Amino acid sequence: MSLSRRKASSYPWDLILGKIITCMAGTNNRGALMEDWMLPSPSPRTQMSSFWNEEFSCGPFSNIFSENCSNKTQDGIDKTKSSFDSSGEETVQDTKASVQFESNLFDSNEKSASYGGLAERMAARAGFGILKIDTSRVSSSAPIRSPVTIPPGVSPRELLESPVFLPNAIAQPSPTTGKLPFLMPHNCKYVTPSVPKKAEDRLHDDSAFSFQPILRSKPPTFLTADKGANVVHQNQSLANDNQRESSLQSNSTGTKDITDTNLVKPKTCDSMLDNDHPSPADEQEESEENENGEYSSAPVTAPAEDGYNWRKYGQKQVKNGEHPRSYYKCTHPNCPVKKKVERSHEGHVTEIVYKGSHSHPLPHPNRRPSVPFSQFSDLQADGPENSGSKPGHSTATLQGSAPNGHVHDVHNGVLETKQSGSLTTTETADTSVMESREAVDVSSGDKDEKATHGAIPSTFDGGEDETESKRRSYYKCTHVGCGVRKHVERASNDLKSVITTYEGKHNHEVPAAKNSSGHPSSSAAPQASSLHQRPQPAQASIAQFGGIATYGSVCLPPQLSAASGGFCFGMLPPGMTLQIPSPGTTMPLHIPGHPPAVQHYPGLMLPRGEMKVNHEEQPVAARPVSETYQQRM
DNA sequence: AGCCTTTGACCAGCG
DNA sequence: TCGCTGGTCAAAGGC
Repeated sequence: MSLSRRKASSYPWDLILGKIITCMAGTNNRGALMEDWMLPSPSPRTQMSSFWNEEFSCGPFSNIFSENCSNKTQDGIDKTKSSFDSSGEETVQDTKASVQFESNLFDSNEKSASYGGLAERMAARAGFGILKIDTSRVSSSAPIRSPVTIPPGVSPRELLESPVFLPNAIAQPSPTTGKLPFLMPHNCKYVTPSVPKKAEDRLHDDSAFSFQPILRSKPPTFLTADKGANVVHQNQSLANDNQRESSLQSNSTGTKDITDTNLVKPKTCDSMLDNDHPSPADEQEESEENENGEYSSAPVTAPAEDGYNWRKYGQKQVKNGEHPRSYYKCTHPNCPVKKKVERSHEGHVTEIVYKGSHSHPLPHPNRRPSVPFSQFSDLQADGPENSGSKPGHSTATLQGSAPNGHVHDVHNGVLETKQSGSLTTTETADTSVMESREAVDVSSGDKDEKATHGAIPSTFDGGEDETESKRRSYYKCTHVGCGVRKHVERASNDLKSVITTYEGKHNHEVPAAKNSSGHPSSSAAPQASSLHQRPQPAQASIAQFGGIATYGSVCLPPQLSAASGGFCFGMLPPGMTLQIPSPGTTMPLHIPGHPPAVQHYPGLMLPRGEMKVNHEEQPVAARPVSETYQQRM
């Protein structure tokens, strides 16, 4: 695959921070702080630079912080592409203190092609080059602990603006969403929503969490419809998605039939958002897997998986509807958002439709709706735009287990997608929720029929494929041995419309869950049996921290963070596995091409207890990592 | 006590 | 106008 993966075994986290910081320093005069921060460890730059050039001197972050930095976007992109071209299969795994990469078996050509296209597009959109990381020089023996690298094509900004964070993008401005400036007065929060203590303990015991690489998924086909959208936030979130796409690996355009469409489980990717998701997340949504590996109807989780608090206010068996439909309202005061969820008798979510946009930031994971909104209101300093307050209309539909081939209908601003054995999501207008949960990406592509099978993986990793009118992203659940794939397709010209399709069934339980706090839903599926294996703590995906499949969040060290106003950033790129030797481990980051002075920093703070892996419970609690970033202005 | 789900009834839109 | 349907309300009860 990518060069970056060649030596993942032990390279320092040299990536992003350097660049980010550089920009920050340039704009904010925080260079000194950074230096304090810097570790004596070998410069990551050296290690990385071989492949990656210095072209990223001003990356996405610079854009974020200021316009001062010029971008060398195109160059970066080109190089990124080239790197991909040369990529091959690789599997790198470092058991401790290192990022793990699993080999992607994607066709390099396809990847490069699609990837490059995306990268370029993204770069154009974002105005920055794609970050490249060269890990080849990093030796496994390097004394660096907990190194993290960013795969080629992934820029810090992408990381921050990961679709996973879409909800935030809408609701709460934060570095991760790209909505907010990176400066945050208060430290970002890492707390994942409702993570059970067990999980936490386990995590601690393991002292590590990881991002697992994702295999390339087969290219399913979707139909997308666009709908006018109303909210600016939506656009942002979409943009984020687009950026994220660059990091994704593209896949071939071939069609594929999928036979294992048994379950449609939206997992939360909020488990994933990215639903998902994620959800999400994504909203990745709403169904959860119980220990058996079966998804419980998890009604409990469904509403909450997107990170927002929902209240069910009705249920109805719609005519001609295979499944009962439940109606949920966002419990946040004055929030107009509603969603409809259809679940199969087995508790699988077959369709989710979101309507409206949240007028508030993503609630704190640990808080109940009753918590004064004021706490969050400040986050929306800029008003509606930042907060996504405008209650525009948006709808997202997540469908699964449709009997036959896909049928996509767009009407009344609602796009519906149906695919047999698949779960799809459709969004129009503001759909922060869905996106967040599902870590939705834009997808494009042909409308050839490609069967999909549904399940909503907690973590996905993927690639992209883009066509003129549509962009499609492919994700694969990062859980070891799990074959669930997710495809996200979005019309290029209308990013507000998103269709997410899940293929396959998770063979594992949902990474994180929030069940504990929630009320058990009546429709909850039976507890799982032993069929599914629990993820190993060490292998726990970041997705498990909040339903984010492929990204992980990182934060600057407290010192720097505080100095920068609580700047917290970072999402691990897709396909990466991060292992944390111990909570609170500092990981140097390096961004190739960054000025030596700011080349690497002690890096990421992975606070103990902040990032948790929950293998025990349902993902209800699972929320996008972004959720953990609360900004306090 | 608060919040949520459940569930039957009610309301509104549409043909 | 009526009936159908989807969506919402609100009381009751559970956690």
